[in-house]
Amino acid sequence: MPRNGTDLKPRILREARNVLLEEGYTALSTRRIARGVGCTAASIYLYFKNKDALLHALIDEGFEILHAQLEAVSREGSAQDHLENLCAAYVSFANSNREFYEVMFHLHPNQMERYPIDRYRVQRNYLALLGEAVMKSRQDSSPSPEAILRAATLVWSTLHGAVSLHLARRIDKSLRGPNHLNDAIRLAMRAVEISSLPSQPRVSS
Amino acid sequence: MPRNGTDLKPRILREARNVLLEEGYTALSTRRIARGVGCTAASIYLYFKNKDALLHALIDEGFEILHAQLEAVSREGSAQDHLENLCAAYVSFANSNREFYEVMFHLHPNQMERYPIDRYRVQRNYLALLGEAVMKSRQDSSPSPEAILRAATLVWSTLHGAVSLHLARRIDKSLRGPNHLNDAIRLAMRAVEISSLPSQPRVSS
DNA sequence: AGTGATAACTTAACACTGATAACCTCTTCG
DNA sequence: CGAAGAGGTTATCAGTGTTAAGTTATCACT
Repeated sequence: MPRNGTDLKPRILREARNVLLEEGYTALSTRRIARGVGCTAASIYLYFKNKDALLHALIDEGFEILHAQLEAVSREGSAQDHLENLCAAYVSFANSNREFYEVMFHLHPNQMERYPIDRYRVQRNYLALLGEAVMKSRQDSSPSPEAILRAATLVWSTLHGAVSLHLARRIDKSLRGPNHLNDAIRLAMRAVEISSLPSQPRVSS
Repeated sequence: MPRNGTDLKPRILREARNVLLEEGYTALSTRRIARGVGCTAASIYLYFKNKDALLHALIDEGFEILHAQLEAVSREGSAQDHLENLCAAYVSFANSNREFYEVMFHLHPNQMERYPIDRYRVQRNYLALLGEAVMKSRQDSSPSPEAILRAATLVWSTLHGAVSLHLARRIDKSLRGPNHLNDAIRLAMRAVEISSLPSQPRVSS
C-alpha cells in the first residue's frame, strides 16, 4: 500500500518523462528523478529492475506517440499521397519529439545487451502502417509480405538517416530547414520501385 | 621532456584506439586508458583538454580511414559505377569499423555542445568525393555546387540510415545480411534524380 | 657542483553516476 | 497484542570525468 501519497511508480515515470523532455537525456539520472518525485534513488529500483527498464518504459511511450500520429494520417487520396503523408508524419514526429526520438532510435548501440531485441517488435507496428501504404501504391499484382516488409524497411531507413543527421545538426546549413528532409521523403517514395527488383548481392554483411 | 619512456601523448592515443576497437566505446574511460598506458588518469589531461578532445582525435582518425577508403575507389568505368562503388565502400567502412562509426556518427547528439560543429567540416571531404561522382553521372549540363552538395548529402543520408539501423540490429532478420544495405545503395543512386528537382516545401523544419 | 626553474607526473579529492544490502517503519491481519 | 510484510531510506560500493595541489626529475646557468 502506498505510503507516500499516491503510488510511486507512475510518478517516477512521469518525472522521468519530464526530465527527459525538459532537460534532455544526459540529465536523466536516477537521483535527479528521485529528487523530482520526492523519494530516494533506491526507491526507483523497487519498481524498475534497473535504469534501462525505466528507459524502456519511456521508449514504449515514444513508440505509442509515433504510432498514434501515423495512425492519424488520412488514408484518403491516392496511395502515393498516403505514403507521402506517412513519411511526413514520421519526420514531423522526430522533429517535435527529438528527445523521444533519441532514446527510441539513437540509444542502444552502446548498451545493446540490456535491451531485449524482441521488445523492439513494436517497430512492426509502424512498419506495418508503412507497408500498407506501400502495398496499395503498387499497381502490379499484390506483393508478398516479404516484399512489403522490404519496401517499408527501406522507406523507414531512408527517413531515419535524414532525421538522424538533421537532429544531430550534421546537415549543411544551406540544406537545413526542410530542404533535406523533403528530399529524403521524396526519395523514400521511390523505395517501392527499388524493392520490387530482385536482390543483387553487392556487399557482404 | 618525457620522463616516462617515450612521449605520452601518442601512447595515450594508441591505447584509446585499442580500447575502443577491442572493448567498445563503453569501456573507453580515462582510467582504463591510463591503466593500459601505465600512467594516471590525470596525466591524460596534460595532453587533452578533456575526454571529448581525446574522442575528437579518434573521430579524426576514423574520418581519415573513411576518406582513404573512398579515395581508393576506382574511378574507371561509368560514373554510375563510380558512385555505386563509393556507396559500397561507405557501407563497407561502417561494417568493418563499427566502433569508429559509432564515435564518428552516433555519438554527439548527447554532448553536442562540446563538439565544435565546424570541425565536422571533414564531412566536406567525403561529401565532395560523393559529389564528384554525382556530378559526372548527370548527363545534363553541369549542375551548380549547391545542387551537387544537395545530391551528395542525400546519398550520404540514405546510406547512413541503412548503416545505422543495420549496426543497431534493428533491421528484421529476413533482411539482415546484405539485403537491406544493397537496397539502400540502389536507392541512394537515385538521389541524383531527386535532387535535380525543385524543392517543394512539405515539412516545416 | 650547486641552485633554480620548469616540465612531467602523481596524489587526493570533488561531485557525480548506477546499483545493492541492510535497516527501519508503518499497515494489516490473525 | 504481535507477527508478517509492503514501502522506503541509509549507507555504501565501484565506477565516472575532472581539477588543485603536491612531488619528482631534468634542464640551464652560475
